[in-house]
Amino acid sequence: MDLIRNYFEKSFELNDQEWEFFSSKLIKRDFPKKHILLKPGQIENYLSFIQKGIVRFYIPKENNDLTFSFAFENNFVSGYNSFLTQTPSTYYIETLTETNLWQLTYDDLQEIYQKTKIGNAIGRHASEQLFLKKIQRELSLLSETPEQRYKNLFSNQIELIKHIPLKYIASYIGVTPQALSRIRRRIS
Amino acid sequence: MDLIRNYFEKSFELNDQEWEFFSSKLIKRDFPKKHILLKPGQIENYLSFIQKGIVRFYIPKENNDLTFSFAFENNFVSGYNSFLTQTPSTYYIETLTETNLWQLTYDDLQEIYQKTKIGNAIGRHASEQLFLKKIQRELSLLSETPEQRYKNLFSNQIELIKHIPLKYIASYIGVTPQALSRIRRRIS
DNA sequence: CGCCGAGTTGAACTGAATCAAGAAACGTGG
DNA sequence: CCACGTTTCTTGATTCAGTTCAACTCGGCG
Repeated sequence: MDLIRNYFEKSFELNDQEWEFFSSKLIKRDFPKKHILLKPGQIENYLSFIQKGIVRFYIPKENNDLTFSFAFENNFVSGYNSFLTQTPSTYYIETLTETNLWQLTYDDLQEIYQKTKIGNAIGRHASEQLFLKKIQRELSLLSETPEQRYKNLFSNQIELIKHIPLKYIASYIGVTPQALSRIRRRIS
Repeated sequence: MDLIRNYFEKSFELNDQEWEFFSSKLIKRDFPKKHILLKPGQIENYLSFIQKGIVRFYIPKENNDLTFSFAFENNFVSGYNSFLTQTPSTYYIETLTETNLWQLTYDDLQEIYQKTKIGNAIGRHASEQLFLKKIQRELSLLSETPEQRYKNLFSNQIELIKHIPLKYIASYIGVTPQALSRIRRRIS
């Protein structure tokens, strides 16, 4: 659980009292491989910190579904738009490996917002970070080649990427599995 | 200025008092065509509502610069990440036509957050909307062809698109100007 | 009037999509 | 723990959309 505190303390001053209150709301839950955390139509009730594991975000499609994002260890995962607006999700979130989460419910988060000073700062920070990530992603999709995107993903997440089936990575990068197989061959 | 109130009232209940306070902070400013609103390195000081006009967001590149976004009438425009974090922007914002803006400074917005109930709701709402737009954009770049993206842009903004030089649209869609010229020919 | 940037068009090239088949890895039930 | 069937990955051949380089047209502006 110190992981989470460390994570926050990169961005905030967090005193023991605030941390006590915050962490008292966190519930640890473990999920097996291929477990669906969120389905289209469901309303996301959790903001979760990934202690261990990998999850993917996807939208089902006829042939191959569209994997548009991953989340790794030491990061937050949530159907964030559904969570924020408390409206039905439009996509799936699924574990790819055994996954250990620390979960915070929507109601508990609202309470944290109201009862602590740091709450709102944390919430705003989370939104900002997500937004920044999406801008990065937009620029990557517009200006980089699939090969460059693969290399970047690879150099950022060397170990973790090994556990992700190639076809999901291909989709995330924006090419077919065949194309990624060839990219892989020519850069190795 | 009623435009702005209407815009908000699609999402919120806004009483006269709140509106008075909010609108007292808005300053109208007019800009000519090709005016640079924000440069890399500058810190964005404004959140602006576009009464009339079109602006583009871009990053300069060797040959052709990378136009990654537009904003149209009746919408907000801002170097939003720079604005939120009060750190230097990484991109340009430029007017493409004569543009009339209602501007709100960072400090005034902070005051609105503190002094009105509705302030935080508006701020959160803005973040959420931006985030949702970026997810849409991500899915569009991953799953649609340039031709489909062009058609969508075209059907959403028929009139406005006429005023945007083809080469900027091409960049936004993710192809060269030559390719967009051919796409245009084959669908008309 | 002449220049310059923007758009169009052509030709050759390239990287990815598609279709198809085979190899490897994985999971499940006996 | 092996055997089988399914899924995932690889490889090949073909097709296609977009890139690149280049030349030409058009319209606006000094």
